[in-house]
Amino acid sequence: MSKKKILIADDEPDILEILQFNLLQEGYEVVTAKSGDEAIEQAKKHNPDLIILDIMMPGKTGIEVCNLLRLMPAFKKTLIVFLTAMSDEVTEIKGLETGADDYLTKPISPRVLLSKISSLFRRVATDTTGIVTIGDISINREKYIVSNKDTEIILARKEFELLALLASKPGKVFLRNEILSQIWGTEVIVGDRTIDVHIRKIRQKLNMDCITTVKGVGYKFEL
Amino acid sequence: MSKKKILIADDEPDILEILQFNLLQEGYEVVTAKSGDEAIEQAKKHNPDLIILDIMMPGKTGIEVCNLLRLMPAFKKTLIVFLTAMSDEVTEIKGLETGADDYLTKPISPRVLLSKISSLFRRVATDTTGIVTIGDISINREKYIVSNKDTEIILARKEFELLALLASKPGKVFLRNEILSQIWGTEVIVGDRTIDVHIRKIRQKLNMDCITTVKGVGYKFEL
DNA sequence: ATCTTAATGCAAATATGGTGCAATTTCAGG
DNA sequence: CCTGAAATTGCACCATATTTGCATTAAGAT
Repeated sequence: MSKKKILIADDEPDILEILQFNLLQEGYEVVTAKSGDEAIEQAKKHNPDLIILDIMMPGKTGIEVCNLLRLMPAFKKTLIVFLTAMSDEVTEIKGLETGADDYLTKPISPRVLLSKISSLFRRVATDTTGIVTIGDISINREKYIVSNKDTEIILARKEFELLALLASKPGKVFLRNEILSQIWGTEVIVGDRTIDVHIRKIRQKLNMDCITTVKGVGYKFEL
Repeated sequence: MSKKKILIADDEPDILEILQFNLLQEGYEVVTAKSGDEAIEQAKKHNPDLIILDIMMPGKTGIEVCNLLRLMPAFKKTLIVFLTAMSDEVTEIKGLETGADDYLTKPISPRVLLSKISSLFRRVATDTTGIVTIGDISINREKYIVSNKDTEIILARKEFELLALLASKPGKVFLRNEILSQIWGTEVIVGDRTIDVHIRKIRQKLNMDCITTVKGVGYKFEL
């Protein structure tokens, strides 16, 4: 399994740095944000596996950020952990009701942090659903359903497979050859135009430009 | 199938309230108890499908309650989940040995709670009963009977097995291969048309369109 | 500016599942 | 061991969804 990506949002640079240091050392990939708005932005951009949100932040509070994120299908199952200076019961409860998975109180012990995180990952590790979510789009391999913000989109087989392939590695550019061999296999011979046409249909149906053309190279799925 | 009834026993009103709130929201029926003795009383009275027991309670501990309940035939198969503040290995093991089906550690993430609960229900739904219900349709594996809103429908064996397979994972698309190997086995060779014909007969007899064709992929059972 | 590569609209080719009918198998009851 | 109805399987044909290709136009790169 690949590296887990963690987004940390806190307005105090010190905290950010300590957390980042510890997480990096443990082999996680880390993205940071210094405000609630930046956190949302970064979350959308990087699609992290876990989000650590400080509650007290300028602009949006961690709780608000959590609420907003939970409204998006892409973050329905993302792990969210709150960070709070208060060991206040009220805050804790409020946090859990908004759909956070755990909370941490400052000052943070790196060992507690790491152990909580790894236990959270262990907990979700059992979810072996064939569901991929990127931004507002979710692709369910098992149910053969693609949805964009709760709207179900019906894709034909090749279209679905093509989208699923591209979305399996967001950002990666798939060469036309790769696409052909992955979806059509090496046996069948189809022209290059065929790919274009399928891409077009997907774009049409999704009604978003999340598939970017890299001229002379191939296609990639983004944002 | 009717609403699942859940009994929660904890002496902390806050916890009780959070749990109740989340479970109600998810559509469960909830009964509460503030002590071990009350839990037993309520269990007898309401015969819940699942019991959540805090370990540390005045009077009888959750473990004691569990032991007592398990002695009664009525609660031999009832799901019991422990709730504990300690993430203590020993307690955890002790709990499972007394016949609990799972345990939860505080602080509780509503999502983890709900996912554990639904997975427990799923487990007993398939293992114990042999009866599957989806919407108005119920499938009884033991009796080989399918009914739609009290109307019994007679299906031939292959038809029954096919329907039961599809209904075992509503929404999941079963590939033709999967269907063939599950129902016909790998030995026998039957043409693809055979599946179609059976699907047709099921649709005919059920007189509902709950089996969707996913062209080029397979079939799925829905709604 | 020119040459290459991709998007688009249209249309043909193809694959796939539905349907009616019939052959074949299974199996209970005589 | 028969017999006949029910169940299972297969076939051929048809309708349609899907896939593919081809001009033509638009967009990018050198």
